[in-house]
Amino acid sequence: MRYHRSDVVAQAIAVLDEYGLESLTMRRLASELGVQPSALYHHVPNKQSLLAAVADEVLRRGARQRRAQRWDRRVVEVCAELRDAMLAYRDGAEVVVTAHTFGLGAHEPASALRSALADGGLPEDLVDVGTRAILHLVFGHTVEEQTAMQAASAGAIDRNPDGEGDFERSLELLLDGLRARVAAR
Amino acid sequence: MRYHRSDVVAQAIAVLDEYGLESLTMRRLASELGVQPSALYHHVPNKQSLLAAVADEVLRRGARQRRAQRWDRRVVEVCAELRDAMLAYRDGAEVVVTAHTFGLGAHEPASALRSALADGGLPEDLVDVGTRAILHLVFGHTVEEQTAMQAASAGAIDRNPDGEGDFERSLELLLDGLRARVAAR
DNA sequence: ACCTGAACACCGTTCAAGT
DNA sequence: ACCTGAACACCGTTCAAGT
Repeated sequence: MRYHRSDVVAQAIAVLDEYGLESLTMRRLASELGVQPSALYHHVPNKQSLLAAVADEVLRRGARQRRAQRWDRRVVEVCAELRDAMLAYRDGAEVVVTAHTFGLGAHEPASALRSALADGGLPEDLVDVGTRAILHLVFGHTVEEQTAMQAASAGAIDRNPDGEGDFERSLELLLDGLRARVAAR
Repeated sequence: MRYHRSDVVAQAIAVLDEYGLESLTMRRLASELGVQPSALYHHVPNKQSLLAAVADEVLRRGARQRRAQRWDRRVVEVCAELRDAMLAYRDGAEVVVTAHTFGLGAHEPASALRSALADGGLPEDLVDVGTRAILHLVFGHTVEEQTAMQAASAGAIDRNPDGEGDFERSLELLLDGLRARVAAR
């Protein structure tokens, strides 16, 4: 029974998806692997960096080929991929957003969006502002959507009927603002 | 030494602001009040609802008179008030955003934005989409800004030089999209 | 009504010792 | 190199008992 870091991360995702983030404890993960809690610290320095690795792996597993040519279609494509990747696992959005907030992992979507906006010919400062605004929209929307979904399936009230439609429409609002500034360049 | 719920909430904000969210534990709060942890449960049903009350009180303390007449200026005014309210206490953004995400408290900004967008003459479904999008932008931006500030003052690297400017510019991007849809109504 | 004291069922992390 | 066993310093919450 010898494990590698990747085994620990994979088992962490399995625990996350089955029991949720609040149950993803170092002790729980250790017992799921048939090992003492202290053994985990040979593969991972602490819980925070384990969660960052989980966030990166969730995004890696959700990666798709990107086909769009036009910069604004490319933005929509990257955002849809990001949303789907986070929704694929229970509490996936929360984990990815938290890792991103603390600057640990989850960097790929930001650089993909940056290069899309740069290809669109936006000035550098607007690339920065736009990238962050788009990420805030996708992260905020997806966390809210996933929380509502999970609350609904736990028997609570459902206030969020159309996740995908709302997502696309709010993204279009922001893209309108960005397109107007490309035209005026 | 008899306390009311409002004393507990006020002391919770004091602990939050001085030591941060990770130190705001029921046990810490109790000892700060000179009381046993179990005593808190006479004033508050659990920690989650205490944090919701903290979020509401943070927003109440940051409330300002709103003067703007034009709907889009009103949106900017409400968003600036919301951002300032959250920035006024350590980890304030995190607390307010978490309460909002779980639908516990922090409802006032959403309804203020809703009525501003409705006054602008936007169709009902766009009022919904727009309100959520604006909130995601403000919340996402402010959490990131506050995290960066606190990381910087703790000695880490600073990547977020212009919080307020970025905030206003990304909000303007979204408002462009909304204004275009008012014009086309 | 409000609080104490004690308990229950947990956490993340460290570290000497084993193989 | 990888893991065990035991410990340290904590958590949120419940509940009988006191005033």
